[in-house]
Amino acid sequence: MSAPRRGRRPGAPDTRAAILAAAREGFAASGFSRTSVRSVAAAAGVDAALVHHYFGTKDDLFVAALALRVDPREALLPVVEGGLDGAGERLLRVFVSVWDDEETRLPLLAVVRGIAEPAGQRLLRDGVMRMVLGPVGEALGLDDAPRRMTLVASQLVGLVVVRYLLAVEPLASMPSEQLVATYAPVVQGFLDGVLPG
Amino acid sequence: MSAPRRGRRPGAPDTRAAILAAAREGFAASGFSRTSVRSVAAAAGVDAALVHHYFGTKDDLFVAALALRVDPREALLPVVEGGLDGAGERLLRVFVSVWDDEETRLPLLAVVRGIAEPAGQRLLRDGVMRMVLGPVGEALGLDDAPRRMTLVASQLVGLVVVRYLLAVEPLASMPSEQLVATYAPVVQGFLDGVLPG
DNA sequence: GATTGATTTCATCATGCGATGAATTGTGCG
DNA sequence: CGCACAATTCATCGCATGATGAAATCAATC
Repeated sequence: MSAPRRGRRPGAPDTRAAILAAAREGFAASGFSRTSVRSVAAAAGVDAALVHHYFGTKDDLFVAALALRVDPREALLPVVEGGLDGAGERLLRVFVSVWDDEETRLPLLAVVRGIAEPAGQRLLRDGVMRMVLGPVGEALGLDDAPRRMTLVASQLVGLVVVRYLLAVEPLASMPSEQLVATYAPVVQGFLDGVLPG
Repeated sequence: MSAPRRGRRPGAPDTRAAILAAAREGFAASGFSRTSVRSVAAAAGVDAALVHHYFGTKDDLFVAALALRVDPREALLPVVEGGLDGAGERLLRVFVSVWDDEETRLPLLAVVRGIAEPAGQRLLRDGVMRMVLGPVGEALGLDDAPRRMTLVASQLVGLVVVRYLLAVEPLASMPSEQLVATYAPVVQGFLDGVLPG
């Protein structure tokens, strides 16, 4: 019951990292607007002002919490390098491996949780869709690339929402191998199948 | 510039309906938590207290705004009655027709926008998934119905998010016929195709 | 024409939010 | 030791929110 005194703490606790971790969990669990600076501070066992002291505004904290050390373009390189054959399966493999790693899942969840907020929508539409999936479609040399990649995106978005965000069973607990095997044909069909119209 | 005086207004304006319409648009456009009672009141050209007077708490207003006159179970009857053959296409047809009608789209969008909020997640998982899609799978007599219906759900969720929520082109403007033709085979495959594992 | 009740706004409360600036306590360096 | 600086909390501001109760205005009934 040591009442938290004022001033600097004894020892060398990495409070900054603690705040960052708490922010990551909060944003991943509740999204941006429903995660308050105060709640992050509480989870880190710290006063709210300290969060601002380290990270500035709440937006700054958010982008700090988002920082992944995985460049999506780089991670997707093997997908496009292998050519169109089997691209669906390779894409899904990369996708699932990233999402099943907690380290990367938390920031991604935070982004996806912003799906209902204006800024989050822009991030998803312009950032993820246009700057990540778009180039993949171009690099694969697809005809009607925008349409095909949007279809692929809809498939992946559905997977993310149902498996990782809503956690609906049995999809949430399905082993990744089975997941890849289930979705790969569909994605491949969107990539090189015949499109109606 | 008639400063809104106090007291009852002249004429017989259906203010209650105006509030309800404003609420529907607000909730559909911004979701529950980001739509304030005050903003609804402003959109209806009315004081915030009046909203409470007519509808009680904000939660009450939300459920009032959600009331659809379409019972999902009923709308899905033709899907299950036709048997497994072509069920994917029929399901998609019902789905798209409901979502392309503005009357029904607004409430549905409001629900989907709650995808990031705890209460909304429960509604989607337990309400939509379990009470709507679940029975369809059972009625179709699917083997491994939970798995198949969850896969179908992931496909439909992805479609909803990309087309109606994020409005990513060219999916957002794709004619419904083309949409059905594109997705029907995939849904049908989830329903009666061979599942790995 | 007076009364009653429905409709509408005003004033206000309590709460939680993001943010800032001052004050306090510890660490490390000379 | 003493001094500068970093780390930390406290007190507070301004704002928006959901909600309530009283007052004012209009319509309808007797």
